[in-house]
Amino acid sequence: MPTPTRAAVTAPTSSHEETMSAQDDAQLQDASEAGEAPQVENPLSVGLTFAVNEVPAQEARGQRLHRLRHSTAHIMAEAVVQLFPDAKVATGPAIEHGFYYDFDLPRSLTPDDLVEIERRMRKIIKRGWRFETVTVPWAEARQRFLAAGQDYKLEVLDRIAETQGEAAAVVSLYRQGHFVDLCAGPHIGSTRIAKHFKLLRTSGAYWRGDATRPMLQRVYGTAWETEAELEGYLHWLEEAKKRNHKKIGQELDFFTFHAWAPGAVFWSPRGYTVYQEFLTYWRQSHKRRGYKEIFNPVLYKKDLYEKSGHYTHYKDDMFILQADDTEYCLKPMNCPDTFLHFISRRRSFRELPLRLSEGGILHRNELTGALNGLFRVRQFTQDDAHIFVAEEQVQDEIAEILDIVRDVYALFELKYDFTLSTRPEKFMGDPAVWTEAEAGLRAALDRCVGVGSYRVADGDGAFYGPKIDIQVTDCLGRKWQCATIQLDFQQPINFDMKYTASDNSQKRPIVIHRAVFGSFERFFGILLEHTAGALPTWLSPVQAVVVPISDKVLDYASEVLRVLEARGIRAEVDNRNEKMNYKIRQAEVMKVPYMLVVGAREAETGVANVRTWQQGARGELPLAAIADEIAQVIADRRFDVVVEPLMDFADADSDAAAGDESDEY
RNA sequence: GCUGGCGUAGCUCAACUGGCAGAGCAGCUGAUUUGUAAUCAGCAGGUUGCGGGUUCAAGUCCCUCCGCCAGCACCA
Repeated sequence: MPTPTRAAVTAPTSSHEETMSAQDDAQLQDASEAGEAPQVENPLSVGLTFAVNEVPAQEARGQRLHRLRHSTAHIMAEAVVQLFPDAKVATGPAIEHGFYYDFDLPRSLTPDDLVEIERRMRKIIKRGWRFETVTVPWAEARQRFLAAGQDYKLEVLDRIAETQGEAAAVVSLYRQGHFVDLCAGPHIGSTRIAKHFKLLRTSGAYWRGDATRPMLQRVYGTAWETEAELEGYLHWLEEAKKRNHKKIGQELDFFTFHAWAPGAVFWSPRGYTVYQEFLTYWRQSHKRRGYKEIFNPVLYKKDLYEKSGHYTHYKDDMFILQADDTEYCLKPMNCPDTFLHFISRRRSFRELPLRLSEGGILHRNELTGALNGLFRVRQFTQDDAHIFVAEEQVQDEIAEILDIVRDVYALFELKYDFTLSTRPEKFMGDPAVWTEAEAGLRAALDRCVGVGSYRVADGDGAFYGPKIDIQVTDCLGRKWQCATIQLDFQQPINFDMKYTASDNSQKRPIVIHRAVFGSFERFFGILLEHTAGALPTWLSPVQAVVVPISDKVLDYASEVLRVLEARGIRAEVDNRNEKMNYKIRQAEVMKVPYMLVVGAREAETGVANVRTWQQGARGELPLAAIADEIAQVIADRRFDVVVEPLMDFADADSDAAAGDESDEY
């Protein structure tokens, strides 16, 4: 342990502590009471004169949180180095809701280690070490980290030299306590500010995010300006855990998995009912908009995928099997076979835009570690469609698709935003064609969404074309990739697609690939987490349950059931030999939207006592009125559940976290 | 695929450092005939993920494989 030149200092008064923020921090740095650097120096900083780290008095919350979290990462690194003097430190940025730091350690960390690291962090924080900084020539920094055996920092230094050129002549070091790090900042003034934190988990993480590089140990933590915020965030984590769709899926008997079909869903009757409701809605809404549905094979000779490029660009993700000395592929996407349909006969300009949808069963050989409930499966169905258009129809057609996106997401009251993904490293075709396609999507986005109101993700496009991705945000503030719109100039060439134009010339169509739900599986998973399993009535597997108070009224209960079923309502009678309270509890637990309690009184007057999942007991209503109401809610596909936003901690840090992490080390 | 953890009844979980696998819920049978979130009693339920090893003795320790979970990487 380092010996400080001066005893560490009295903490600020306790009443002040809870609300201490970066503003206080800025004032604190001037106070002589802040802990100074220890006498026994880290070899990295021998002979250097550090200056007090300047913290602006006023700063946006996002910036302050970023500063705090990045500093907490440094404090954690100090604690880890205390425990493992031979540790090599990698990088430790602030991220959304927290921070992490990557280490190369002699052994794996255990949960007990986390407790010990946290304990040491609290000691460091209590000491109130100042964060200090110094600028040194690049070459000197390299010497120092070389001598210290900090290989990863050497790589970071090399990267700085590569990417920043002249600007890399000098680099900055930061120090707190005994820990010295190559770092661009920013940091807080004193470790004392960083008290509202918690370490969350450890995991492996590839150095530089590169699967070919060594795997380091990453420790994740969260840090906030107040204890209340920290608790709010931890509560949010608990809520997210409770809403896990795998848990809800089991509790509500929607689906199961089996080890013998990893990554494939076994739909239970209740879950499959919901699944089919999605499909029915999808079919109805698309038929209205001029889509035609096709249904193609699932197994193809590899020739198809050689033509489409999947065999070259997507082979690792495909299930390939051998039969009759021939390679067959389970289809991973609907596009190639839809193209076979398109070229199955001559096409006229009069057919365009030709909107062909297919809810085919897709198989993708996802890596075992990627599988995750309904979110990531190996067999799934996309609400897919491919639209063949003439060049001049592209803009209008994309506008039309964006309109569908709006419709569908409005149905579930989901918020969403857009990302334009451009040409990836592994791409097919002529870069000039790509540029044209990207410009087309950009123009459509500018027109329909607004200039500058969408994100651009360079290099995230599909191998055959750029795309617009739509992310939905659930009530826990998490974002999910669902809808996608891809513009494809390449496959029409691969498949030599043509149509006869009005002047009798042969023209090449452009293909738009699009999905709105994305995959039904994933969308269902998202909806389950968003609603915690309380689905809107139109999707509920059982929309109403009749609760007879005793078996003396079973006949009347059957009569009520008939009335409901006559209106197409999915209803059941709970005729088990149980008390009413038990049946109501069961219905509540299973999140049945409507419960109709019937006893002797109701039987006499031809009514039912209505209770809904959302509103509780509502009192007696005539059967016809109840049936009318339920039937109407279903027909409207009304989103008759209340989903409160659950992010009850002030989360102003997302933007800061989305910043360039590569600048932090 | 990589790192770490986990795998006991349909579900949720027990079983101290190796020493007779147990409970609640669900299920079945019976009693009870109920007024807005769990009626009572009884019964039944297991080659402890698969395979191997160590040991007098393995749910427990070791190894292979499978699956799941949290991340990483990949992605709808």
